Amino acid sequence: MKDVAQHAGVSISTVSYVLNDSGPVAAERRNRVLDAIRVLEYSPNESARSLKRRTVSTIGMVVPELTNQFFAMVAEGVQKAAAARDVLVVLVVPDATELPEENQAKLLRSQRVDGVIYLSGTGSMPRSLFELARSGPVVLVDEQIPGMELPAVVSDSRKGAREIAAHVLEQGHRRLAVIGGPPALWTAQQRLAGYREAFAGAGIDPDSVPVHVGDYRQGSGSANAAEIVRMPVDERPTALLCANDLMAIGAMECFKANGLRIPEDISVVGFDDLPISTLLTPRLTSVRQPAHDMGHRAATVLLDILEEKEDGLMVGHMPALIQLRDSVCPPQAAR
Amino acid sequence: MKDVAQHAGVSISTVSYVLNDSGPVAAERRNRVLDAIRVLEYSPNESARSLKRRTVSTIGMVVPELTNQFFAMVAEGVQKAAAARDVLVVLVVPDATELPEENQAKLLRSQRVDGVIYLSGTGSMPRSLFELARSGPVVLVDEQIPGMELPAVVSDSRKGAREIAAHVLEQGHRRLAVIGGPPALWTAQQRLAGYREAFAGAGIDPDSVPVHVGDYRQGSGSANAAEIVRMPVDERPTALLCANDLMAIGAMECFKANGLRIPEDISVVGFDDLPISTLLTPRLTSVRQPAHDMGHRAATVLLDILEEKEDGLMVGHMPALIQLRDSVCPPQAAR
DNA sequence: TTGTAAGCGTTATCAT
DNA sequence: ATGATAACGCTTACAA
Repeated sequence: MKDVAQHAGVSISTVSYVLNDSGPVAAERRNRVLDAIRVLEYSPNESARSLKRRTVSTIGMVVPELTNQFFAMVAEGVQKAAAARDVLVVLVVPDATELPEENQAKLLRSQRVDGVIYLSGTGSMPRSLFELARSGPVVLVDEQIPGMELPAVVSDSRKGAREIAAHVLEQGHRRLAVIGGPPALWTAQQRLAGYREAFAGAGIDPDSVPVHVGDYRQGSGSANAAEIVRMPVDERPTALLCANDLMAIGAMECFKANGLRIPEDISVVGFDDLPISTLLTPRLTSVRQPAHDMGHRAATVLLDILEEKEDGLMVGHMPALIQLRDSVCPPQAAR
Repeated sequence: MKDVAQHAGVSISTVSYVLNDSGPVAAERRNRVLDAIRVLEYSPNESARSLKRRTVSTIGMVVPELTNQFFAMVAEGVQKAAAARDVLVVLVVPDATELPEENQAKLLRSQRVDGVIYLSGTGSMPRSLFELARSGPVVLVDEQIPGMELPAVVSDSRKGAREIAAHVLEQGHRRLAVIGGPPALWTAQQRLAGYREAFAGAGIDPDSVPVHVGDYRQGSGSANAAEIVRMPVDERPTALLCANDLMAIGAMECFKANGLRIPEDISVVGFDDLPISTLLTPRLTSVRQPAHDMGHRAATVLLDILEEKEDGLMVGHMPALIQLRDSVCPPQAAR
């Protein structure tokens, strides 16, 4: 920067002024500076800037795993929104096999990131989230923690769940089962609540529908489906509601492996509408969450909070849209 | 830090010494400092550190898109390796609709990252890469640029391609076609070369096999497959080699939509072995690249270069393993 | 409109 | 073994 000033024959602060146009500077001198910058290929040292400004123009994004396309889509949305505002996104994938994620809080405290986008996804206890939120702004995606009022961007899971369940019921199914997500997760609760509303609306006692508890992973879909396969045909549900696509995929695999036809023998629906769900045979009926937009929105909210444009106490709602495909059909007469 | 020094009754430099154990300090005073740190929940300001040290303990990772699971897996590997060495990973997803990615070079020059992991993936001209490499260390993943000797971590695509083609030929196929990747990409060239070696080895003139040019995306798989579908049955290939899974998936969709059975009417193989490939019907025969390990390795190489443990002029090779599944069978007699 | 100078929180050199 | 103190590269009063 000193070099630039020298090269342009101005003082160092003038350079700073043109860089941030934070001060008045004569057009002619401004150009001289701009030239010098170009010639010297000068680029400000961001560490020094950060030190002075006390902010790093960087946010953290914690996701349970990137190979889950839902998270990948959210991540892309976050990165897009951040990039548009010249903010960097650092990827944090908490190592399950590791100690407290109090690490992330330290990350925040050490000023390496100004704030955090948090996708709890598969698990993670509010405990550590509390630590995190104490150290700086946090916005949640597709999650809400009852006790603490954290800004969040969520989709209307409950409504989506209600609608997809209603769709299944409309096909005439009466013997159902659900594979739910981790009971501690808000989304899992919402989806279950949505299903139950639909059951009640169709005159079915919600408590009469068995709920298998899953963990949102494919393996738990298969495992729970295996139990269903073992049931006598005339007790076996004719339709299975899975709280996410991954579990639905696991369940479908298990059913196929055991000779059950989908949807003839058992209809299956998921939730999330992962891109891969349309590649399955049959294509999975699911509920689409606008993952990319949710990420985009969350980043925007976080950045607004950081710029104090927002007070940070709201939750953004986005639609969750049912996608009709061919993994559902009316129940067939027993064979 | 001043507070910590005060609280511990020592000088500020003593605190620094214990923080980095960069100087001698009496056991008893060290403990006093450690205590103070705990009590005050002190965490060093990394911007100040970076300013002084002239490095930021952060690397950039540019990937074309995260929704491609191959990239997602690499990314996870990178992040793991970096985290193990207390290094942050910033995610860069070049916006295709945007100007030059000279931006990334600026990122490096502005000292917001110490180095970059680069996955060219779908495209990107060496031109800009050159800019990048001029500004700091860059390591490539699953790519090599002939002109410039950049460190890289690649898998043995050529061998993998040769083997999967050989497998197809062993089934008795003689009328083949391939859908290749972007001709400018090294991986695309390698895979094609591998196929051709196998053809030659089986007594087939490599030049007699039609090569459709794709772009590694699903859409180009379908589009090229559509051409194949239009051919008269007795000229139509009985097996199709796709240079990656995404295109294979596109092709399969197209074939199915047009009533061709896989593999009876046409065998299909891919490359990458994405997790989803095992969910397709039929399950796709493919070549697995150790994506996670490649990412891990690449990050390790980059960090070693940054610590000057490596001279940065080598390429790491990893195996590419063929995964036999059911999208291939011997050619059927014409119907 | 422009320049001078005082920090920002660390690290590291040099006396002590 | 410990403590002043001068950078590191930038921003921003404040003075000119």
